[in-house]
Order: sequence, then structure tokens, then C-alpha cells
Amino acid sequence: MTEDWAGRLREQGFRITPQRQLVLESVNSLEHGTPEEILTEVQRTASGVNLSTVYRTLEVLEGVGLITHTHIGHGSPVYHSTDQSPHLHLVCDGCAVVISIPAAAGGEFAADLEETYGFTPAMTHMAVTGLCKSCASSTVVT
Amino acid sequence: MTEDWAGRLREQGFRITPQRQLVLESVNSLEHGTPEEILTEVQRTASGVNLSTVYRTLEVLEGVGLITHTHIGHGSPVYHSTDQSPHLHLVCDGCAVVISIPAAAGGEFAADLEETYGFTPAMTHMAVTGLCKSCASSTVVT
DNA sequence: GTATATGCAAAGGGTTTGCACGGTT
DNA sequence: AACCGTGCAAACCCTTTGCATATAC
Repeated sequence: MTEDWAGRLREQGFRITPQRQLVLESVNSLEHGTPEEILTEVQRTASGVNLSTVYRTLEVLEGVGLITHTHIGHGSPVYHSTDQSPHLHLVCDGCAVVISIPAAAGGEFAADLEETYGFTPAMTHMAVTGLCKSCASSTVVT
Repeated sequence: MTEDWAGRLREQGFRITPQRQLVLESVNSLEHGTPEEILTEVQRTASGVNLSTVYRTLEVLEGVGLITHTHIGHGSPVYHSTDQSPHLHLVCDGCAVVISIPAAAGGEFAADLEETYGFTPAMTHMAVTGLCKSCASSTVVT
């Protein structure tokens, strides 16, 4: 975990609270946790913490750059520490498995979009959906 | 609009109703409409149509292959006719503009994912977020 | 006539917000 | 002591569902 997470918060005028520490630790340990999952993890240590606190805390932690989130399909976004090396998410529409791959894998595509359309993609922010190997071979087309 | 939309529905055992026609027409004319927007458009002709009907109808129309949807960030998905040539969506985080580009633009990237990870992406299903040219140059980083 | 589609209203998931209390600084 | 952060509950948005009625076939 970012060693100076507390300093990071203080610098920007935020206070250090047990909730913030616990949420940050949970984001780290879960790796791809939704707010609900993060709450559950936090509550293993501090059962009184509220879901709204988790949402507010995630916003703060993201604001100071300690975490980011990715939209992985229809449900809640998932959060991860910015300690992790930047990665893209491949989400299988069949079995919902999430494959993380180095952000560099999208480098050429990103450069292309930049050049051709003047658009600077943040490809880590939205997952790429599709079918994983096993689901592609056993696909049932409705 | 797909000339034989009615046949397409009938073939699969669905009935032809004014609502289905109106929803399909609205999806066509709006090009990137959310369910709510589609309802509003439909209601210009038939004010009594209900939002739940729109949802159910979109599901049916997508099921028979007349329309598809794309997730464009946090809000509701947007629907488009399958008559349109397949395209990717670039969505600006700054001004929310949606740029449609030929699906072919992602071909190399897709081939790469396939080869390296055995993953077959459906890149038209999730938008690519990022910053458009003008927002990239005037970025206010909070 | 029969089964499907619709309208309505209620319920459901996920997220945000107002407010008073409690904790950090 | 002042102010920020939290818990709680209510509100909110989007979507789905149960049910009785209406409609396409």
C-alpha cells in the first residue's frame, strides 16, 4: 500500500480516520472490489461502518489519487489501488471472468485514436467486453 | 430502417404492435437514444406508451437483432439500429460528446487480444472513454 | 378465442443527500 | 473549540416485475 497514504490525504486538507484507512486497505486487498464488497471487507474489522461512508471515502481516495475505478459492465464499478501497474480489463460476457492485462497492450490503439481522431483514450476506465477462450468455443447463440 | 422488421419479429413468434414499430422508429431517428429519450420520442406520437413497455420492447428488438446497445459511461445505455454500420464510441469525460468511428479502427487491437489472450472483444458494446481534442487542451485537473 | 403485449404501480438495486452527532485537528 | 467526517434514514435514478386489461393473431 502507498506508504504515505496519510500524508497524501493531509496534504489536500483531508483528515485521517479509521474508516479511510480501512477502506483503502480493503481496496488494496480485494483488488477489484465493488463498493458493497469493500463495505463487507471493512466490516470484518469495524462492523459499524456505513455504506454511504464507503461511497464518500472512495470518492475522496480517488480524488487524491490513491485509487481508481473501472466500469466493468452493468453493475457497480470496481476499485483498485493506484499502486497496481495500470491495466486494462477484459470482461467475459459469458462467464464474467475479468482478465487484467498490461495497459501497454492498448498502446497502439490509443496512439491511433489520438492521431486519427484527436481523442485521448483512458482505456483503463472502461472494460473491454467480449468472450473468453472457453466461452467463445462453447457459445450458445440465442 | 430494416425494411422487413415486421417479418423479423414474426419469424421469431413475436407480434407486430404499434409500440414496437414506434420504438424501432425512434431508435432509428435518435441514433443514440437512452430508454428515457426513446420514450419521449415515442410519446410525441403516442402519449400513452409506458416506460416499461419501452424497456420490454428494446429487449425484444435486440433479441431479434434489429437493434443493439452500447454502454456509454455511468448512465443508461444507448440504443442504435443494426442498420448502421458497426461503430465504436469514443466518449469524452469532459464534455460528454460521443464520437462514432468505424469498428474497423479497433481491428488490430482486437486481433491482438485474440491472439495474445484468447479473448474475442465486442468493442462496440462498451464505449472508450477519454478526452476529446478540445477538452484535452483545456483540461482542468482537480 | 387464446395467448401475448401493454399499462400501471410497486418493488428492487445502486448511489446520493440532509441532518445531527461524534471525532480529528 | 471549530470544523470535518460519519451514521442513519430518506430520497433518487434506473430498471424490473406482478397483475389485470387490452389487443394481435
